[in-house]
Amino acid sequence: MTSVLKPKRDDKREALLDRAEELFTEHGFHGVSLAAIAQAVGLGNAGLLHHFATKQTLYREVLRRLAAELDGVIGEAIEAAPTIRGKLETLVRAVAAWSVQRAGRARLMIRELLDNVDRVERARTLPLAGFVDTCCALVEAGQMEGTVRHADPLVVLAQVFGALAYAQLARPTFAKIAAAKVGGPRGKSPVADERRWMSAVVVDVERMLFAEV
Amino acid sequence: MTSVLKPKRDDKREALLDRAEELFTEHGFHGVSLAAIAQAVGLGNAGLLHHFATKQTLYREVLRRLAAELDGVIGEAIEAAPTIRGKLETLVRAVAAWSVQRAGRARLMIRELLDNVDRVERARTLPLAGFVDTCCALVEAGQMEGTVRHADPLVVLAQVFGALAYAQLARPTFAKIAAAKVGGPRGKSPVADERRWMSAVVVDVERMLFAEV
DNA sequence: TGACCGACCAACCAGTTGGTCGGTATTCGA
DNA sequence: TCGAATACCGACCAACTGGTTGGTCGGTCA
Repeated sequence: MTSVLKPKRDDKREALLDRAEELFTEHGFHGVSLAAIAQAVGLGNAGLLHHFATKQTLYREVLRRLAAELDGVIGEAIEAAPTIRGKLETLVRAVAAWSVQRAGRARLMIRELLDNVDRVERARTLPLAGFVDTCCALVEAGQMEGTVRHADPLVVLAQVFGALAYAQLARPTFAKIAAAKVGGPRGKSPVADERRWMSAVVVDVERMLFAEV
Repeated sequence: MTSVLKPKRDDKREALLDRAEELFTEHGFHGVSLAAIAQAVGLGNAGLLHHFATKQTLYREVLRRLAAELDGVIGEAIEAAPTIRGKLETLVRAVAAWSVQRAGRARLMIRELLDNVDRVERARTLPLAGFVDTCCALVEAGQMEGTVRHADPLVVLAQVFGALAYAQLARPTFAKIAAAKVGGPRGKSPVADERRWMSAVVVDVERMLFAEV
C-alpha cells in the first residue's frame, strides 16, 4: 500500500529536484531565478517555497542528492569487479557513464567547485569526501599491487576526474573549433559525437592510469 | 611624452578590467552586480558604464584580454624551445604557470565553458580557436615525430588542459578532504601547497603526454 | 575668454529578485 | 464524517537589477 499510494509525495519531491537540477546545471545558482524554477515545475513562486524553504536549501538538496548518487554508483562499481584493476576500470567507466547519462551532471559538480571555495573552507564535512577517500584508497591499493602507475594518489585522481569532466565540458567548444578547421578532414575526430568522444576519452584515461606499471 | 602622460587612460581601463576580472572569476557573470564592480573600482554605477556600455561588454572585454594573454604565452613558449617535444614541455609549464600566477585565471575560462554553451553555438569565431589549433598542430607534429603518444589530438588536449584546470580548481577541496583523513599521515601529499601541488601535476601530465611513444 | 571635451555622479527608471502572508482546495487518518 | 494537516495560490513586499537621464567638474585647445 505504501508502495503504491505513499510514494506520491516523494515522487513529487524528486521531480522538483530533477527539474531544478537541470536548470542549475545549465545556468548556475545565480543564473536561474526562483520564479523560473517554479514555472518549470508548474508551480507558483510560493508553491515551490512550500517544498523548499529557500533557494539555497533547494540548491543544497540538489547537490546532496547528486553526491549520494555518485556514492552509489562507485559503490556498485567497486563491488562488481573482483580485482583492483577491474574495480578501477569499472569505476572510471561508471563515472563517465553517470556524468553523460543525465546531460552534464559533471557541469554541476564543476560549478560547485567554482562557486564555493569559501563554503568549502567553512564546511566541516564535504559531501564528496567519502567518494574521494574511496577512490584514493583504491588507487593506493592498485599501486601496491603494481597495476597502477606510481604517483601521488590525489594527483592521479585529479588527472582522471579532470580529464573526464573537462572533456565533457569542452566538447562543444572543441567540436566547433574542429569543424571550422580548414586544414582538411584528416582522420576525423570523434569530437563531433558525444558518445564516441567520451568513450575515446575513457580509453585514453585508462591507458594513462595503468601506464608504466 | 606619450609614454609618460598619455598612458593614464589605458592604465585606468586596464585597472578596471583587472578588478572586474577578479570579481567575475570569483562569482561568475550573474554572481556580481554592476554596482558591485563599480564600487570595487571606486566609481558610481554610471561612471563604470561610461567606460563599458554594458555589463556584457565589460565581461566580453575581460575574456578577450584573457584569450590574448594566453595566445601570447603560448607564442613565446613555442618560440623558446627548439624541438617539438621541448615546445610541448614549455607549453604545458607555461600554461600552468600562467593560470597559477593570477589567482585562478583558469576558473574564469572554465566558467566561460560552463555558461556559454549556447554562445559557443552562435559564435562564428571563438577567441580561443587559435590557441587550440596551435596546440593541436603541435601535438600532431609530436606524434609524427614519435615523441608524443598516439591518440586523437583533441583527446590528448582535453586530458592535458583538463588535468591542469581541474587540479587547480579542486585543490582546495582535495586539501580539505586530505587533511580530515584519519588514516594517518602516510607520505603527505603536496596538495596542501598550491605551488608544489601544481608542479606535481605538471610532472605527471608530461609523463602522460610523452608515455608509450 | 569661451567653446568643447571626457570623466564622472546623483537621481531615477522599469523590471526582477527572493521571500512573506493570509487564504483556499484537497487529502488524510480517526 | 469531521478535523487537521498538506499543497498550493494570489497579492504583496522591500531590496536590488541593469541601464538612462540631465547635469557638474576640471582640463584642453583656439
